[in-house]
Amino acid sequence: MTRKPAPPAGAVTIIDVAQAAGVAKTTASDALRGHGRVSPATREAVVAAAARLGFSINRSARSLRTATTGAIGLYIPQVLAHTEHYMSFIYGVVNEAAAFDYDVTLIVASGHAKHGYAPHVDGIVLIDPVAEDPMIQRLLDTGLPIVSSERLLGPRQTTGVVWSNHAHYFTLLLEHLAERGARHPALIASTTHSEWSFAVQQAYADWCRAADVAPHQALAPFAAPPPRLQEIARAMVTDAPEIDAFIGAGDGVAAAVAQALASDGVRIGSRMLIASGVDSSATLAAQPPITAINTQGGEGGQLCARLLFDLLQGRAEPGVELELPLEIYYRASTAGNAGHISSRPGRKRGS
Amino acid sequence: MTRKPAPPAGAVTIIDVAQAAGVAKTTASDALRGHGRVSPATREAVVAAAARLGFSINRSARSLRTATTGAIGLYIPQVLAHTEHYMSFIYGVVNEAAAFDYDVTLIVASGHAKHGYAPHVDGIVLIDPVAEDPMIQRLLDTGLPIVSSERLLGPRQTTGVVWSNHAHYFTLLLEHLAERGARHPALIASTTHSEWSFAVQQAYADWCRAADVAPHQALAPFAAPPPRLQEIARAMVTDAPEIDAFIGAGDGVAAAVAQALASDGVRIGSRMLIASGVDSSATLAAQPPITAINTQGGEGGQLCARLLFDLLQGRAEPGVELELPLEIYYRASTAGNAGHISSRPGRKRGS
DNA sequence: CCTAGTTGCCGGAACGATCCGGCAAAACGA
DNA sequence: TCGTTTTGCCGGATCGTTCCGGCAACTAGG
Repeated sequence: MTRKPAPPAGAVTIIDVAQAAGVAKTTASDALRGHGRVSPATREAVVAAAARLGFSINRSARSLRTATTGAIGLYIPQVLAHTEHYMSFIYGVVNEAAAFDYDVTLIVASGHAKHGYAPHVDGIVLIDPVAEDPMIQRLLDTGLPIVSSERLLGPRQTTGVVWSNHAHYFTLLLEHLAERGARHPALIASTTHSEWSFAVQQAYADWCRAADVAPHQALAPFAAPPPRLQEIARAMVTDAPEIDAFIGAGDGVAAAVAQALASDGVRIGSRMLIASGVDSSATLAAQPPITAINTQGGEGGQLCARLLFDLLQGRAEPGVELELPLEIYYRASTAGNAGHISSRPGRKRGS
Repeated sequence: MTRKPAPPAGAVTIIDVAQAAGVAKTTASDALRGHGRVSPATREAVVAAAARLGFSINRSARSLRTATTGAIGLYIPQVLAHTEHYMSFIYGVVNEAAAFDYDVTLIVASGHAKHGYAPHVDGIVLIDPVAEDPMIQRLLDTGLPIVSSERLLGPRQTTGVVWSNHAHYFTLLLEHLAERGARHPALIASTTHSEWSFAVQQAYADWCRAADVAPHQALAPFAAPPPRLQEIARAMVTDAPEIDAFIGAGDGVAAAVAQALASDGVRIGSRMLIASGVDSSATLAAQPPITAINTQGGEGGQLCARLLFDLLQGRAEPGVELELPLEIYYRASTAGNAGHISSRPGRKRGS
């Protein structure tokens, strides 16, 4: 005992536990993690001793020996961060990881710019990955198992995918608008190169062609400031006065547009229908409340984490894809001329 | 070499580097971390060899030897999570940690319910801690260095504190409202037992007493759904028709209230002034845009992380407190009858 | 030239958990 | 009863890094 880097108060090791239980350290280890052959009586004694001494395992030592880290990484492009969907997603991931006794380490693009960067994790969850993002390329280069929420566009693939059929739900939304009297629905989509963004635009284009109406589409950056979005919407209705409905794809778009048009004297919900591709408190706060797709952030995060652990622990094969079903909340912003919809009616599930 | 848990392809150790550079492992270690006595020529050779071999350190081994983890924890009560302030805060923490080559591990209340819970980190950042939160008590019990954004109320203290003078900025906001013609400003505050919440209510009470006006205050849970907030606001104006201004303390409160009153025909910005204690995209999206305090989430997170590293590395003493200055964005929602304020004027800094 | 101090580098012992292989004792089969 | 297997437990090596102590070689002072 020449030196101790830090003589920590609560430094009870597995050897202490073993001694307290009157067994060897190997037996204590086996008993605690249920690995070797240990009699029930001995196991019980070890567990009791561990509890009594307040033993908590030294993860660094375990990591070193087992060549694992006990953590998974979570990468969130900064541009996406300011929306409720992603906050919920994060909670889904962290809660699920906690159930597996894993930590979650946040990975951001900044710093770590070195070429051979590899985060100190066993696997990674990606949120809505954009193929061009250099950080994502770097993460793929690590060779770690990676699960992404939405597919990664381009030649390279992630180990696992959790995806939703956004085209389907947008089509449902468009049909709903048509049913409520909208003849010329417009779309404000996002410029991001993600599967979600493309699926939305494709669904809109397909629907317009099938319905034989001229598309009115504008693009805005995902995190565009509300005034910019409002400017775009106003320009669109000036340019094409026949527009009688808006779908805002990204978070906050529909709410911002609704506010602008309402303050211009347009009657939202009758003369002009509004729907959002992403639900959030903004769609609920709007007057009237805005019909929206619930993108199930928390469930998505949980599912991604679960899939990653399945991959790490051999319960799933690389290449697996899971579908996450969504919901549409129909609200007064798409009531139409026909009738009235209460503030938050029973949900109608898509698919 | 009996077995390797995982025979990883890129497993280049510091011994490989040392051999490549023709020195002993000790010298290689010293050279890379600049610790011992190494001649410049040798250091250079080692660094070159490390780069050539693509050496990246095994953090588990380092952690084991040095009794550190290379990570800090970040605790965010789930109820707070759905606001932009906290997302920015997270980025601030993670970016700053990356600059110190530290990881950030998210800590959530779920799971880990065991008594002797201790996260695998060197220190912890708390966001707006609530004294009653049992998780916070548990974290305090770990004995790890803890920095909190806003003071922790109650007998126990954190190792370091980053705080803002919210009372000051709310007073400025109230004075601004008065200046613009408001005689009976109402406050919708938050029920959370945080320093921020109390400071806000205290500042309002003090100002009302000094100005000799009757206070009109309501409380709502921090994450109250917008319809509930709107209901509260409508009840307040029905009850006290003299109210001519609202301050919504929490994120989204002011925007929700503004929407409700506007749709009731109240002219926001002249007949009724609106201000928010927290800036977000919702205050910008509102028509008219809403005057708000910028709570500097990103800067707060960065400052907390920096202070934590200062404490960890002995550059700061326990008990230190840092003040984070805020800003007020004056917007059209508080233009008043007198004149007109453009959508986003030059900022006016408080104190 | 001799001693004391400095510089540059190295061997080896930790850190705490895991797990391979071994070895008694107990259980089993005939 | 005597081999053979199974059970229960253990010693010791190992993961990759850090850092203490030591040891030559060199420098400086007198």
